[in-house]
Amino acid sequence: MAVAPRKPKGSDKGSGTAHVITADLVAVLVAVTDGEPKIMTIAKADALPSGPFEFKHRSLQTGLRAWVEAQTGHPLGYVEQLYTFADRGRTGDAKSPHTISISYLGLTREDQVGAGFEAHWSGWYDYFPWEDHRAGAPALIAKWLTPRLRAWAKSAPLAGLQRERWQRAAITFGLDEREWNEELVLQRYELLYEAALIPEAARDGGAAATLVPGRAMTGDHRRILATGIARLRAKIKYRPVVFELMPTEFTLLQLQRSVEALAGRLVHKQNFRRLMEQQQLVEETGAIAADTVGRPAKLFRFRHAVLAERAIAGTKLPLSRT
Amino acid sequence: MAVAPRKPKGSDKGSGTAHVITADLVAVLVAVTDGEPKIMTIAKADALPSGPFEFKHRSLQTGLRAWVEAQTGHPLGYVEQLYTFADRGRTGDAKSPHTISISYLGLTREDQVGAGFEAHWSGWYDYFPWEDHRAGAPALIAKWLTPRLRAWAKSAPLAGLQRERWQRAAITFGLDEREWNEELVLQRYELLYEAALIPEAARDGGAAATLVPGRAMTGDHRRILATGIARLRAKIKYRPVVFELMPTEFTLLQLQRSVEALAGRLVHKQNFRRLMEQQQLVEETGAIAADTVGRPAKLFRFRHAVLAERAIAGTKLPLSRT
DNA sequence: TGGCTTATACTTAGCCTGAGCATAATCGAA
DNA sequence: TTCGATTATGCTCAGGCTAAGTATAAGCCA
Repeated sequence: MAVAPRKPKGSDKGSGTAHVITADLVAVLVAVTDGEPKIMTIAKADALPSGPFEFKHRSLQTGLRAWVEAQTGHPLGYVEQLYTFADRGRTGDAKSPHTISISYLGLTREDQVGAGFEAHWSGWYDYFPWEDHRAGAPALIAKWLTPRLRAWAKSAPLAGLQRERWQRAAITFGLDEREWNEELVLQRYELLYEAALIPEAARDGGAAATLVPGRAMTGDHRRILATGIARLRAKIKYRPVVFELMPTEFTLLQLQRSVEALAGRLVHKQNFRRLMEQQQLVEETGAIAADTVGRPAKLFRFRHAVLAERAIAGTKLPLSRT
Repeated sequence: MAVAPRKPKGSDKGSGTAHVITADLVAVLVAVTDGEPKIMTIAKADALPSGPFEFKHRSLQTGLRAWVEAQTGHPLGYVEQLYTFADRGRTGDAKSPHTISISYLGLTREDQVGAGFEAHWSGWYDYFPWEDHRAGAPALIAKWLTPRLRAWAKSAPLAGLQRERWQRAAITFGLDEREWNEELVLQRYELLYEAALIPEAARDGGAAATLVPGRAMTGDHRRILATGIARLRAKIKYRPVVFELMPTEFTLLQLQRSVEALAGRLVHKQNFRRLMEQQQLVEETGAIAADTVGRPAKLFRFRHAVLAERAIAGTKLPLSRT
């Protein structure tokens, strides 16, 4: 069965029809204000900005920018592609069976949403209350999630599967003395979906979901949001992207608070400053922050030069230099 | 201008038509044999396995698996999504202006390609000869690329732009005393495209490209391959994915050679072993490799348990444990 | 002035990493 | 049989980075 290079020439079992589909562009647009991570939402905070990829759009990003600006009045700055989703049965209403969602992560500063737009900045922990560990592990994990996850694990038919399920839960949620890993946002969401502990699972025809703290969204938007948060939490560790979320001038504490807001956990203050300085990511502006509580802090700005100077790449292999 | 949550209800400037498109699924299927990285190709090594996403496919991955098996007879093992491309003018022939390509990276072991399939395993450095630095920087970089990149930089209209271009070239290709960064595969490819040094640029209507060492591919397949190589080079550093490419039992040197093949650079032998052992990624099988040249080596196997034990995530921030 | 808050400097121990030295096995040719 | 080539494997050492903690400075306000 020799097959033509790219397109099946009407041959093959694939029907000769064009197999056309529609593509939705979805944006996870993030900002941090006063140490709280926010995402841009529409439809009464039930959905992410999104719209179909249309003929007039020159590229996917162009289309995305157009939709976000049309729906929120907010221009899009830094943008990167997240993931392309297409599973049927994960979109809530039985829409066109072949719509794929191409999602993007965008970073900006929070601006007031212009009048006439149905858009809001919503705190991202409203949708993922179990993800905020800045004040320690949230109580709802021990009180609410753990027993239900244990029940879910126990409900598996085989002992092996039971153990497997519990291990997965323990790893993703940091149970049984394990460490919390803030990057596993998507895995946690997917686990809750599988365990039918969130409304999306019930909606998609699974068992009835117990009502869980944390707001749901239209379609698979909360899954996309989880993907975005996970990506951002991973990325702040090896790329200077936080600065996209900061005003031009900021104190080191403000910067730290932003990182903590995204990571969902606290950072060692002194070491954080040392890191910023020795990596030369920031430089003093010479000015001093006013209206502060304690000792006034120096103001810093991002050293854009680093982007040109370095082509940073983490190495975890003993690569030889010779 | 209030906008409806997800779909513009026929309102808005977007036309009321359905904006249907077609989606191609493209696979970068990698194997390593005898220390050489290979990719599965079809069409006389000119294209990657690919085919349209069809109604009958339950998900994108399902569709991809179906196409790869149909075209190459090779089953797909480990798979992860790479990127979704849609730029017009980058696909060679002016195909349907709205085809998007959803690309995946797959890892397997090289099997003989079944008879009757137009599929081959091709060395990936045939397509990217400048990427193999295992025997030092390839001569073609100094002799061939550097002068042309310098010329390209010089050809910019403004002095500032000239400097910018050269800096980009120097960073991506490790010129001017800079270190070679093996992860910048895509950036290098895109730079060569922009500088019109590869056939794809000429084909897409740019200036006539000087013939460059390195084989081109159909459409934007070489770009997709570059994306795959880059992803894999990054990933082997923080996830134990190399093992997907290894036979069940292997010596540490074989493992090292595979890593080097992918990374395109050499690794410090003793440190590599130390890393493998202290991370407990492998365990001895008890057997000893036969038919070797020097002192016989112990055989190892991958410790699958690590996948369950750890939820590894690199940390480059001073996250507090308290 | 003392207490509160935040900023900033410095120290220390442990771990990881790059790099190199030394020794062990095995084979084949001199 | 010995030497040389080749690969395997063990070990050391210095430098750098990291987590964590101590100490001090500089404001505000009661």
